[in-house]
Amino acid sequence: MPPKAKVTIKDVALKAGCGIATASRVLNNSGPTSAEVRERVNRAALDLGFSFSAIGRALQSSKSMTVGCLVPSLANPVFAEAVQGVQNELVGTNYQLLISSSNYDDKADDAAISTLVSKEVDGLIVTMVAPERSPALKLAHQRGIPASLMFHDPIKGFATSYVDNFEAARDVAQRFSECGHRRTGFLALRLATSDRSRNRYAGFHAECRARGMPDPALIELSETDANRPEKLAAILAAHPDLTAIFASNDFLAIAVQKAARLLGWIVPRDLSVVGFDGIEIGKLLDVPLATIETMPEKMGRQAAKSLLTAMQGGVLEQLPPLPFRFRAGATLAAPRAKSRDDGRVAAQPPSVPLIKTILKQG
Amino acid sequence: MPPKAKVTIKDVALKAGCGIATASRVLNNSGPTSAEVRERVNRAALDLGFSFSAIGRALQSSKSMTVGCLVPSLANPVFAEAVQGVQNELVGTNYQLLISSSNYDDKADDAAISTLVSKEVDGLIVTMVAPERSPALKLAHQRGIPASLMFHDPIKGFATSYVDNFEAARDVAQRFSECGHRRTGFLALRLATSDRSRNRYAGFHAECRARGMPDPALIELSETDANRPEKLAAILAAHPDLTAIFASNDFLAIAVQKAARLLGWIVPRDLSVVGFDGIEIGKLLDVPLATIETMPEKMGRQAAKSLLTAMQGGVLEQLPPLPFRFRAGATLAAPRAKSRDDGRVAAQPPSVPLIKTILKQG
DNA sequence: TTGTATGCGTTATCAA
DNA sequence: TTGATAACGCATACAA
Repeated sequence: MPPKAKVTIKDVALKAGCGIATASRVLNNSGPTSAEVRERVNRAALDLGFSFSAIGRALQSSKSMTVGCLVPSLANPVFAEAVQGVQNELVGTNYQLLISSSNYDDKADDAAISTLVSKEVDGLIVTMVAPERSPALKLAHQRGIPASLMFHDPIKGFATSYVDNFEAARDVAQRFSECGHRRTGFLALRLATSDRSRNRYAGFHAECRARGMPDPALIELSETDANRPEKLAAILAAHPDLTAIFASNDFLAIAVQKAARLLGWIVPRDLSVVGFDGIEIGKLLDVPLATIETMPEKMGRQAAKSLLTAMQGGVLEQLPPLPFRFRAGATLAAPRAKSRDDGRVAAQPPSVPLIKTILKQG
Repeated sequence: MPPKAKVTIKDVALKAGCGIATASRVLNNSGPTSAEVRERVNRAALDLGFSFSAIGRALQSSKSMTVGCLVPSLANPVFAEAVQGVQNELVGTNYQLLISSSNYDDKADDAAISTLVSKEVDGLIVTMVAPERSPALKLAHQRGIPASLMFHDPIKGFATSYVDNFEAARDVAQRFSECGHRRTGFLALRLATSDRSRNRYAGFHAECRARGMPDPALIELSETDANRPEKLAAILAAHPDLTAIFASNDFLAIAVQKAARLLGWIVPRDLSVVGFDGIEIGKLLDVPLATIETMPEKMGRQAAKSLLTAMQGGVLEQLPPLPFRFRAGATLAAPRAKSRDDGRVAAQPPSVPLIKTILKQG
């Protein structure tokens, strides 16, 4: 015989032969109870396989014990790790994670926040296209729902867990400069929907200027082209003067290496590349990737930690940004002394069909 | 002046000067309402910034409009993508995703399911260490909560979205055999907590036998060693007879390439490697990775799709496994004709300190 | 067409 | 020490 679909505290009280208030007191260890009724209630609960309904509780206590989390996409390992960090920090508390993703869509962001709010989350942890322009987020804030941001630069009213993208990018420019690079490029994916990329570009640009280098070439890649090394190769070929590329994430940086190979260029001899994020695989590559190491998991943890204190009535305080670290790699070296045109192609000439493809696409 | 922390339908009714039932009818388009009261209610709702409380609704309708999802870890991109697939399929429905992860822990798995059930999720999508041995999952099933599994082989009572790991692994063995490999190894991470790895090993082992090859060497790597190429190199060095390695995921396969490089071995000349999963980066490598391509996102989508029909009263039906596909790559080739001892090391002799390190650790 | 009253599962108040 | 009852926000049966 299958157990009842729903067994409530009422059933327990009935079976134990007591009032529901008593049953509640026993099961919650709240308030005085006699040993004998305790025995009966516990055994009834066990027999019936009772467990509290979080919904009933939420309604009565007006605490859902739920944290809402919004990220652009879990397909991006950086966000996935951050969410895992949040989750790791939430383990042991009684909070559950309600997740949403927007696929980098502004409207979807706002709708997602609204939904989370209507689910009465006790707190929010979000990364969105434009948190400062989200009516739903503002509403949540007015409603007194504590929120902490991930990956964004600090905004008043919210605590933010982030890495200083501007500074990190300046660091890269500095490394390039110290190696003797002058003409550089910045490669990114979704400049319009990622303040992270924009900040990296800004920092990179600023430091290039500060060092008297020419402004970096800004190269924005479409989502689909990111998976087409030939396309990227064509783009690189169109920028023959660049000696170093700063890619806004490690995946792009690896794609640049591939594209360079297609062109017969050797990294770092013919082109230096530095990535961002510091994914583990970068270390395992034939030519280990130079990159900025960040700590997405810690970022999630920190966001969750601040939020937890805020939800317990504490104040949401802004912590300093998480550290980043330049990871040295074999993809960064001094540019060739002479003009790049001579000798480079000779190293490993690209096949004729490839060149045709490039010309057709470029 | 900040808006009320909570504005309920009662507030709306009051402001609109009508009963709450009427307000409910207007806001839900359920039941007859006069144009005039509709106007008043809508305007009141707008003014007050009213939105329904999902909790009140859930309590009344006994539908939480929430799907519980449990995976071992979001730090594994395969699971993260699958969850994103679930999410993608849920967009447009009114279901929200309640997420949990267990970090590959049996007990945590069970606890997580219990929590999700007490949150009264309307359905479950899970990947766990041992679904067939989870009391909480069984209880959920008895309670009539539809559940669909991801990544596991089918279990009675649940619909499963999966790829046939056994068959895929047989495919790899076949490729090895056709290339002329005989002594092979299977490299995996968490054999005890991953039926996926176990199934891959089983299929690989079975096909090796069927083809008269020696049984593959089973190499299990600890979590930490996976990030230590020197350690892996030492292990490989201890298996000098192997000519091909089947790694249970692409990350490990790439680590094998790194380890081989440390030993001065050239892939695929001295060692062939095939991975599993088919991550995008594999294509971009200097030596593109041969691997089994799978579709985690589709897996999540399929799991969500079945669950949705089940939650709408349909029956949870078992679909055939998702397809896999062998992706050719430059890491697989015929083994060297002669005994591997001669010539191999000469190609690129490992440094003396490295050899010392290996001997120390090995 | 509208409003009142009830119940969903829980906790808290208060009287017994 | 116990139990009846109100309240949480909502939808609905039913009465008006």
